[in-house]
Amino acid sequence: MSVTYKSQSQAVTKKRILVVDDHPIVRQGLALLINREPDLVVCGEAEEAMGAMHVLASARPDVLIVDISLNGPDGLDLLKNVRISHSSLPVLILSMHDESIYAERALRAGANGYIMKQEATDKVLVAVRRILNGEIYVSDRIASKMLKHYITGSGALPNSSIADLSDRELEVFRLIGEGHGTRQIAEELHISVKTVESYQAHIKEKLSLRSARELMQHAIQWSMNEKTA
Amino acid sequence: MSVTYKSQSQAVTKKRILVVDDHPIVRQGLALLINREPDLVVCGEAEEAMGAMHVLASARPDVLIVDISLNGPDGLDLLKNVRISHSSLPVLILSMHDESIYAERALRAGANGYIMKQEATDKVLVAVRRILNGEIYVSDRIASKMLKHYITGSGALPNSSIADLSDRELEVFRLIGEGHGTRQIAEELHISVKTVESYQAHIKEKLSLRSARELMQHAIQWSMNEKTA
DNA sequence: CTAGTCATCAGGGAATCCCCGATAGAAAAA
DNA sequence: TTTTTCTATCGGGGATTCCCTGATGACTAG
Repeated sequence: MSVTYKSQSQAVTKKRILVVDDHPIVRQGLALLINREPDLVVCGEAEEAMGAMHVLASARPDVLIVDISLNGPDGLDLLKNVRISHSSLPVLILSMHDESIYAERALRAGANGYIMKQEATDKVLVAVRRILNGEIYVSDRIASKMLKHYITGSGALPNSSIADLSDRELEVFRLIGEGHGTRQIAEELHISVKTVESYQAHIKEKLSLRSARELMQHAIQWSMNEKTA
Repeated sequence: MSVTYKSQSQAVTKKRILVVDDHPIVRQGLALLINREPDLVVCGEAEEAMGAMHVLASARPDVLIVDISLNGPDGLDLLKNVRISHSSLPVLILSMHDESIYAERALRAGANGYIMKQEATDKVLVAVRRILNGEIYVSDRIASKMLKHYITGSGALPNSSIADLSDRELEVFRLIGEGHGTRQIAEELHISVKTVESYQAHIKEKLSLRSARELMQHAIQWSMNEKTA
C-alpha cells in the first residue's frame, strides 16, 4: 500500500532483507525467490551469527530471516543479540523442525515469525510481508496448535512454563530429564508408581504436552540447558 | 565432451535432473541454480521417496539429487530402491550433516556422490557434472576425513559408536530422536511394529544402552547436536 | 467456609518394553 | 565354495508404562 514506483525499473521503497543461513543453497533459493519480488530485495547474507551481526551494521535491513540451527551460536542466540541493539527489527526464524518446541522458544525469544523449510516458498513471502506489517507470522498448523494451548490455558500470556509446576512435579520433571523411569522415580521418592504417573499427567497438562515422549523431550532439553546456563 | 549445440538457444543434449528434497526452498534454490546452466535442466521434483519413484518413471532423468533426510523412507532407502530398477543412474546425495558416517553409507549404498548443503552452490554443479561423467564426487573435507578414518580407525577401535549401526538402525535412531514413537515409525517406514522393536533392541546392544529411556535420551541429544563429527 | 491446588493413590485397557525366538538373503570369512 | 556373520523382517508373551477417569485428605486463599 505504501510502495510507490518512480520508474518501471526500481521501487522507491524496496524492503531490504538480510538472510542468515549456513546452507548456501538455501540462501541462494531465498535470494532468488525474494529478489524477483518488486517490493523486496536481499541486501546481505551471512552464514553464522557473528558474520550476521557484522553485516547487520552495514546492510541496514528492514527484515532478518534467520535459520535456527546455525553453527556456533544458533539462530536464537543471534536473535537475542540482535534484540539488544535493534529492539524492533522484524525477525523471521526459519527452521527444519516442525516441532512446536522451537516455535514457542523462538517467539518467546522475541521473534516476529516462525516458518519451516517444509513450507511452500510463497509462504516465506507472506511471512516476510506480514512481519513487515508489524504482525506475527506462524504457520497455520503451529498457530492452531498454539491457539488451542492458549484457549485451554488462561487468557493471558502463555506461561506454559516450568515455573507453574509444583515442587513435586518439578522434581519428577527433573528426574525424567535425567533419564529415570517411572518405577525408578517412584522408588527414589518413596511413593507409589501411580502417584508418579499422576504427576506426569499434571506436568503434561501444565506444559501442554501430548505424550510421554514429548514430556521426555522437553525434560531432557531442559536438563541440558540448565547445566550450561 | 559429448555436449553439442545446434543453435545458440538450446542444447541438443541437456542433461535432465530430478531433485528430491522435502524443503521447497531448497528445491527452488537448486532448480534456479541448475536451470540457468546451458547444459542442465531440472526435469522434475519430489518431496519424498514414494513420490520420487513415481516421478522417476515419467521424467526420465539423467541424474538424481536426493536429500538424505526425507520424511518416511529416507534418502538411502530411496537410493536402494532406485538401484533395483536403475542400476547405473547417477545419484548425488545431499545432506546437511557433515558427518562422514552418512557419506560412507551413501557411497556404500551405491551413491555416486555426496555433498553437503554447507557447500557453495557451484560445488553442486561440479558434483553433478562429475557424476554424469561416471566419476564419484565427494567434497574435499569429507574425503580427507574418510581417509583419516581408514588409516587411523581402520580395524579395531571398540567404538560403541553410532557408526556401528546399520542403515535401518540409524534411521530408527534418528526418528526416535525426533520424538517419533514405535508405532509411528513402523507406519512411516511401512514395516511391522515388531521390526521396529527389533531395531531398537539392536541399537541398544550396539550402543550399550540399558533401557528404551536411555535410547531415547541419546537419540534426542544426538539429533539436537546434529553437527558434531 | 467454599474453592482451588497439592500430594497421594487405584482400576483398567491400550501401548510399549524386553525377553525369547524365527526365516531369508546378503556380505564376509574360512 | 561352504560357513558364518550381519541385516532386515516378523511373532509370542509377560512385565511395564501410558493414559484416562476417578478418589481422598490436607493445606491455602478468598
